[in-house]
Amino acid sequence: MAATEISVLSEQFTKIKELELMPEKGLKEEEKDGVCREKDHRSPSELEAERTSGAFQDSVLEEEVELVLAPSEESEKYILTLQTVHFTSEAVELQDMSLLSIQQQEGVQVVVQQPGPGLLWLEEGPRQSLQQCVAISIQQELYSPQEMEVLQFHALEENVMVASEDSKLAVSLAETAGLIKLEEEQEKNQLLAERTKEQLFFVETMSGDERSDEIVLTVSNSNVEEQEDQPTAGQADAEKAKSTKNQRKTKGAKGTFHCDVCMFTSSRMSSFNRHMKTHTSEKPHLCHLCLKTFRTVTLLRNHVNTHTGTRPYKCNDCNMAFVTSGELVRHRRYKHTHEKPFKCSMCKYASVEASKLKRHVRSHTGERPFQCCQCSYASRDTYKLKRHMRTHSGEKPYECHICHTRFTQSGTMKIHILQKHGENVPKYQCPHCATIIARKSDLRFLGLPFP
DNA sequence: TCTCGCTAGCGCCCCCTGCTGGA
DNA sequence: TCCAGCAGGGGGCGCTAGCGAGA
Repeated sequence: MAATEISVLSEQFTKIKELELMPEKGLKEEEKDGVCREKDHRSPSELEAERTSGAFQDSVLEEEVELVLAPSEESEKYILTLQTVHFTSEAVELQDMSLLSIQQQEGVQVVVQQPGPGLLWLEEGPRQSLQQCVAISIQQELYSPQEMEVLQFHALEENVMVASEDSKLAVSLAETAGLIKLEEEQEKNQLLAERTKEQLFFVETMSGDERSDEIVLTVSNSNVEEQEDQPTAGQADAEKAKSTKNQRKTKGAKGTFHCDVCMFTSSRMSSFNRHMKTHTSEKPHLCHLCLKTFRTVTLLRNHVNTHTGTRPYKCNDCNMAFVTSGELVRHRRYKHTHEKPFKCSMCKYASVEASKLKRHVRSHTGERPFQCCQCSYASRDTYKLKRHMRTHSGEKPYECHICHTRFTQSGTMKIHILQKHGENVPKYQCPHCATIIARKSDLRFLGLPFP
């Protein structure tokens, strides 16, 4: 469900048509080792450096935070006080669009009564030294995704225009009329007048799905750096790790670094230092689409790609594409090379994945590690247990689209559709009487042997 | 120092199948 | 006999974490 929400969020609230904003900005596609890769002009390190560099912050401050979204050769990076957030189901009620206060704790948290994705717009007011924010909560069921995109985009445009009158923030968006009225500026100030802490939000443009010509704005918060200055639980751990690093590591005679926390060894200091970070909760790289944090830029980039739908690794043998190279390799093994490196020692079974072999081996050993908390049933894998739990909850997630009968399993529903409604191509046919059946085992009902 | 490629692992969902029991 | 419930085995993909090696 969370993944679905994220998907909706990214699809409907964080994408802005690239052609409208950055027609000249595209992705270079490289082909190497039989793998197509799309690459941004800037490296992730450059992005990260730009995001966190003091020079960048200084320039923003000195130039009074100019927001420019129009296509421009200079506008490789757009600076915009925009942040997309998750709405949780508490407190402040929003009716379509309203103003709300922000609880600033490790990023931006917004609370609304009605769960669902929304768009929070944070405006940096240099003269007022306060934040102005506008939350847009559009009921998805009332609008199509396209309509919602237009709604939010127009609302954003109008908000930015209003804001720029007061705070000299210039935003140029598409020439379309706003559709949603804002609440009065006065109310906005009343709600947020007590907020005096200045914050900067950096927006990075990231290319979304190339087929849809979209970009995604990823917002960075200067508070990230501020937070680093203030010891948090994770920071404390990191500091502890740093302070105890010399105690934890021991260098062997052959220049090998040994981790005293685990069995890890490495001949390289850099690898060792990187490893030591795994013993802390330090995750300095924040995804501003879901507020999840990561240890490395690479992990963050991969994660953001899951929001944006960016899949740089394309299969040459089909039209599938993936976020990581590992996914592509695995896909190729499943679909094209049929390489199955993981072989069962007790039978001829072989698998593409180690986890599948592990699951398979349980059918030999009888191991059932996943115990139902409500009965004696135990499963060999997690999903089976989850499926089993439906027998306790009565959940029937699958609905026949014809008669609306609900089923606990998709397979049961498909058989129902075939047997009751005759849809889909029948799978089995009696070789003698040509009777159509849904399952091979149903042959026995015809008095015929089945394999 | 950073990034890429790779592996490992967990989770989710699906399909196909077989057995069972109630209508 | 029909049909839905339920479980077993397995395929395929989504995503994160960690590490070696090279730029």
